[in-house]
Amino acid sequence: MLTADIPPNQSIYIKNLNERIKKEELKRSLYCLFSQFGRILDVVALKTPKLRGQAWVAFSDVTAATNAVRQMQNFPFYDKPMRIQFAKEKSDCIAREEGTFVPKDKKRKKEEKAERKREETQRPNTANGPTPQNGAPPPSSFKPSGQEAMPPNNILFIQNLPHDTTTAMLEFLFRQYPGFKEIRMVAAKPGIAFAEFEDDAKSSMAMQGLQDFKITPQYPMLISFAKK
DNA sequence: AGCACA
Repeated sequence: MLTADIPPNQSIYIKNLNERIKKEELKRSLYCLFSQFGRILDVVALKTPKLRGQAWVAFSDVTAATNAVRQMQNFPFYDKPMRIQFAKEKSDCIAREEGTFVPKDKKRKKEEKAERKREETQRPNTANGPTPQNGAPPPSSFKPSGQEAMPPNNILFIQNLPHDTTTAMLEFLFRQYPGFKEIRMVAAKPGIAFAEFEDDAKSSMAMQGLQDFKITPQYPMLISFAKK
């Protein structure tokens, strides 16, 4: 494989995507599927002849990107295994964050010294503290909780449910997705539930479809893969 | 297969 010789990057490059999926849906699904690894700054997908079937997901840190590359490698997505690598270049949205963004002049990206003077005032901001984002609206209050880096699983872990949520309500929501098997709730732990599917691919489709679904306005459900 | 920021 020659996919390993690209240095780590905050952004990942995904290819072998199903080209029949419309751009907006694709971006939405990628956003949902990959938010489990960390905060996503941007998802880029183009349908031009040269760029269809590919996408970029920009994370707020390289650890998230690294987990995504490893754990979602070959993951069946819309019936095709995703091929994931680190992106070769820094995403524009990240360059903008760092204040090093230079508008694309066809193929002129060799000069970064032109931005030298700006670095003094902009502070490149390494790994430190929550960087407030004004761009894509992240799922309300994203709770890291050590859950975001779970590898794919046929069982979903659902959090942030209203405490009076019933098994029947969740069955109603989740059984519209193919491969649904059952909902399990724990009486002693209100606000969480498990949804079991036939396999990882099926559970991931349900996760994408129902991520942030609000049973009541104050409670967007937070779905991740369950711990093994 | 294909690495951009419509």
